[in-house]
Amino acid sequence: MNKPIAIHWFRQDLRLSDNPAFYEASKESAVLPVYILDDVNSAEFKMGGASRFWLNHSLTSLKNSLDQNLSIYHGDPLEILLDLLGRFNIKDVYWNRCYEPWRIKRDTHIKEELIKLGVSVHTYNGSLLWEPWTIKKADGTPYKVFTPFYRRGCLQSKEPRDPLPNPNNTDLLRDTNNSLAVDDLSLLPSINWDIEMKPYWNIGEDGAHQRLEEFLKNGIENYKEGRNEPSKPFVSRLSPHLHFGEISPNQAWYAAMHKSEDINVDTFCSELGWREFSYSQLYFNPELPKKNLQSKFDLFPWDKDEKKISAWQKGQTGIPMVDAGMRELWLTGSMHNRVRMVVGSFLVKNLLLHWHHGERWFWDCLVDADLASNSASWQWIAGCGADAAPYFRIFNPITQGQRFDSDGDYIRTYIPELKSLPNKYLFNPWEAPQEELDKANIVIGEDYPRPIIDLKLSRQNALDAFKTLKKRDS
DNA sequence: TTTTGAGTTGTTCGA
DNA sequence: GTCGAACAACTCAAA
Repeated sequence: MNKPIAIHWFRQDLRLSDNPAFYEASKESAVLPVYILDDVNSAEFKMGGASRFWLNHSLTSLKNSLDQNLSIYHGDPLEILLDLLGRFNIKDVYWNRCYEPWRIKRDTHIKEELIKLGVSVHTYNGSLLWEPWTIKKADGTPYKVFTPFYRRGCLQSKEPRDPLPNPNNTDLLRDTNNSLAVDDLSLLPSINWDIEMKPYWNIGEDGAHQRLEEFLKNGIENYKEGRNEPSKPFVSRLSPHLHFGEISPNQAWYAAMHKSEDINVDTFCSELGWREFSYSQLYFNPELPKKNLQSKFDLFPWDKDEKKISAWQKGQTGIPMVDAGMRELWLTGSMHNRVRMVVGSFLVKNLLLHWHHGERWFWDCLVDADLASNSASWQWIAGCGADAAPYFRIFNPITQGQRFDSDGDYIRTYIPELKSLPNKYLFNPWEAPQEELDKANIVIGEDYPRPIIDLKLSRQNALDAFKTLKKRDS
């Protein structure tokens, strides 16, 4: 056997810059970069369709950055790593830590097994500003409210790591025998819906940095207010890049901080703080994706109407603001944050369907599907999570549209059949006078659905149901 | 231990 | 049209 080799196991850190584990591994004489698609241990949190599409392109990009020196596998990571140990003279294995419960369990086991075999395992923080176990209250328990978590917990503890440069003089190796090609992972869908999704994104490390640059140039100056308007370019759209680790939160954090110091930058950084808060919730509550954080919600009388679920998923509820959001999701793999709240509130509080239906659909459709953020956010909107919206906070999709999409651009983009309708009726077409519908060439119930539910009535039903809940609990 | 102030994102109603 | 109160209490965090 030849000289010692270090493995860098790429996971949710598909980048070269500010990659602590890869940076350290590269100080060794030679590095074997590895990616393993693990559908074995992920169980019910197997990566969804939109995420796989993203991963396909992100891996391709990473592999190019590594001059094709990325060895790719599909299967159980422990078996694959053990096989590599048998074929290469490996003394060290490096990775950046992941925080989903199933990954913590898996990685802990792998680390133990590798150490038994005399391999040194080196792990780093590559994807969070503050790791969950470092942010706790004075009494040692985790925070349950965002503001103190962020202000006291995060901002008053150690500053996040300054971003690291790319490693230089890297001597890279490849497994020429057993490595798969990216295509062999079959990550792209058999029906080619991804072709329509692709133009919305610039996937990979370079694309992530271009997105950040563009946001810092044209978005962040208006972030605090503008981020609420779904047709405007004032959100960062960094979430999928962050999820796959094409860019680190540290890079985004410091790039924003260095640009200026104002309320918009503070607001953006606190959104990164929400990402941290979600990870904290998941870390300290491993059941977060399944179990109501507030158990009194276990008794809630959810509806189970499959037709309603399906109408919501397809963007056929007859409520334009909701349908526009659901169609944006289906078409682009993402949805503006403001609209996520609107469709979430509608699912849970108007349709009275369990938040799991929303969580599962988002998991499959979002390119930024992230176990921590997705679970925590659904619990938040449903009212059963930490620091959650009070039950009477029920979004009115008409009002939300009028406030945040006042020119109707967002709705017209995703619901073209309504595009000739004047703004006055764009958010509530079923209330438009016949004359206006005729002029816009729309027949409600044919060209666009009649609302599947009465907003006023369903709101009242939800309020009543939540009141029952309170009584039962006390 | 007790107390106090506060808690991402809303809507409706009535003055 | 604007504005404050009601919606309901509860839990959290820290002094």
